[in-house]
Amino acid sequence: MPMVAPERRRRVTISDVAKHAGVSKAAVSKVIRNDYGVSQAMRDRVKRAIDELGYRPQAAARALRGRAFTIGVLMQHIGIPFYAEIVTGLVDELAESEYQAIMIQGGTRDKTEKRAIDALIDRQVDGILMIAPLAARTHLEQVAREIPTLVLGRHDRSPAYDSIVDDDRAGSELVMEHLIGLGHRRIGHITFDKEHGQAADRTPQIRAETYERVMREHDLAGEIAVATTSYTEEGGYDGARELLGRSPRPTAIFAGSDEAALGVLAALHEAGLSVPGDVSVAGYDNTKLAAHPNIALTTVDQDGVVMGRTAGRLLLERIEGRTSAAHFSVIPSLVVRRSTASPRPCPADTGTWMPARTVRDVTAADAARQHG
Amino acid sequence: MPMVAPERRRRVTISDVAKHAGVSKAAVSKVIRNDYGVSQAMRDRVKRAIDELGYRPQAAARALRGRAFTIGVLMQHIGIPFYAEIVTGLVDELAESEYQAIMIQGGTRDKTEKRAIDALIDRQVDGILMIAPLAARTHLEQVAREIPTLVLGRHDRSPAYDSIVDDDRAGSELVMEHLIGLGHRRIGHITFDKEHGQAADRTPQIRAETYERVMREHDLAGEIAVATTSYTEEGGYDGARELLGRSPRPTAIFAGSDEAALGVLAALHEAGLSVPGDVSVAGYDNTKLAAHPNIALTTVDQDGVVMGRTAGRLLLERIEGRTSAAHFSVIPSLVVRRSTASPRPCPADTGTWMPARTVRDVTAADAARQHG
DNA sequence: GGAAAAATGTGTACCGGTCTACGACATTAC
DNA sequence: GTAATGTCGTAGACCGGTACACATTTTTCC
Repeated sequence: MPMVAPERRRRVTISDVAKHAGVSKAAVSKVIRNDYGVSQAMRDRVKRAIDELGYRPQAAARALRGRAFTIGVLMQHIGIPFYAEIVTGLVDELAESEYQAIMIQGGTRDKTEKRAIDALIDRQVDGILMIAPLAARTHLEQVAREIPTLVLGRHDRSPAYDSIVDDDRAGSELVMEHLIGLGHRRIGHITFDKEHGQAADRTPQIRAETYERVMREHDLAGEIAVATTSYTEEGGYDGARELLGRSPRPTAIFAGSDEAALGVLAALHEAGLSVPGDVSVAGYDNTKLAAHPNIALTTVDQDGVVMGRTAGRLLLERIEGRTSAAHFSVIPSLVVRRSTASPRPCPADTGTWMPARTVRDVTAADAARQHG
Repeated sequence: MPMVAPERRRRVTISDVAKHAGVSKAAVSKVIRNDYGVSQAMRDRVKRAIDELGYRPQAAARALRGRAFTIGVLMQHIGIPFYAEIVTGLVDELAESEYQAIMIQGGTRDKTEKRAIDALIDRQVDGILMIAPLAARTHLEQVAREIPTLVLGRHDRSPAYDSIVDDDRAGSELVMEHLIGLGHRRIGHITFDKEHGQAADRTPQIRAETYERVMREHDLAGEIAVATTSYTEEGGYDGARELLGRSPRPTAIFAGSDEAALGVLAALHEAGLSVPGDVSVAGYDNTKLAAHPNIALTTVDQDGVVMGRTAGRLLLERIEGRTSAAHFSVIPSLVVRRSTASPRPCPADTGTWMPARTVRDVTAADAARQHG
């Protein structure tokens, strides 16, 4: 038998405001929604009443009739820094409007994601931003039929929903041209397939395809070495061990994601190999960790904030009634840090071999400055 | 003038189910809510109709009359790994129930946080979990009068709301005893005050007080050195530079948070000091970065998952009617990694001085193994 | 000056659920 | 046999907004 809860003050409703201002509910509603057909006098009067009573409309009630003024954001997990950037952009874009962004975790299984999507629909959100969802395209289209939907980070565009995607082809080219430009020839790549991860998407394939294409374009078909694990730290670790097992070992590794690159660094570290002295490492995504001086990972930056802003704008447009699908492809940029450098001609060249030096190995210039 | 949206299929409602099953709305509602007064036959019949039509109740409509089956989670920013852990625990706990967790970003300013809290209230959430909110205690109490509230990560408990907090006293003691046990005497600390950060909370004070107390208990009052900056990477960087400016410089730094510790590492790195060779570093929070081999930070682990689970349980209890306040204090544990070690007797001892070596400096044992 | 048009305010049905009150019927008590 | 009790199902008010239909007033235009 539940105890009696402490007196919860009843909320101020639209009727309270109407009574207090001496007008009808309908009039108050019009003022709130900036509808046509209210005199300035009425507007002032109602606004004053709203202020005096501290009235805020109840989203649930509004949702029942029309808009909930809510944008739902679906993501696998809230701890992913890149997703946080997207949300920052979205929130920024929505700040001007009356809309609010709410986030929901879909987890890494189809079932949990479906529950999360349903939860958003049941809560009558006005639009859904799905960040790298797992669901099959047909399911996404079905959702989009019910609610304005924007899918971010998937390459399978559809006329049923808007999409924003990183140009992974361009980004991967940037990495590869950078590495090859530095003089690398034996470049390994770490990718993943559906068995090992969650993607219902072609992102890893595109990155891997581009890797292979660029290798071939530079007559390096013979040096192609791909480890298929996953885009996680663990996957990177395993993949690196696989690639390092080859002889001769690669002088550079292009990991398909920063997370994987972290695993690569860990594996190299464990193997007593220096970065970039022995092996150069590049990632993809420019996560926050990649920027830390102790990591200093060369990587591809997708401007998550811009993506989030764009997503917000497109969703609001859809809510306003746009029916044609919009598809954005965002051009990424390369961020060069200390994890990549020219391969050293011969391991013995650098004088005394230092065991277990890491990412932050000094460059020649650094050393000169410090010793000088 | 908005274009006509494509035919959006009307949602299945409770009336549809009732009609399809040939019973009243009320009966369907009873079945859904497992209410008293339905025969088994009725239950089966309605359930079949629900399945056949694929009906799901609309949260907005339910919210208007009673429960929204939604728990709102307020956090400054979704990218913070520790918060992600908490959410994981919460979601886990709610998985069994009908409740759904939704996250909302409060940002780092009072005004934006207030807007976020209001947004949750307006959406009729049944309970709010506030993670390290900025708002004044009186404001939190006011919110708690309207909605079951749990505040996580703040030490100012109140009879109006439940709270869960890390035992920062115990955690700080763990760090200090560890450092002192290793032989450190000149231990610096980085803290922050309200001017520099966002906390309306005493966490930094408690950590700083404990630092000072333990120092005094070991007759190290003369060695106390505190830099007051902020719990951010930048704050850690600035604080470290301040502490390193002293002469003699500290042999260990206890940063009040992992984020700050990262800044400390960056500063040491820049100064060409090795970790832990020249300076040991400890953080607090055991973030994911801290565990990475290239960082390997000794830190204090608060079990975020357990905190989240507990939060979920307590909120559900509150929703069920509990009126007495519950306050949990979670005992943290120390995670020792490679960023702390005994101070070396004399800097000249280690042979050739290597500039710019980092966190991952080899320990004596490591070196022996690699050279041997 | 009078009709048409525009502006303004109100009444009220409705959204999709919940929940109380109540009626019909079956069962038990005396 | 009748009253009391219990079980099951339904009708309908209600939550707090929105928006359509309509009445009333004001303005515009010839």
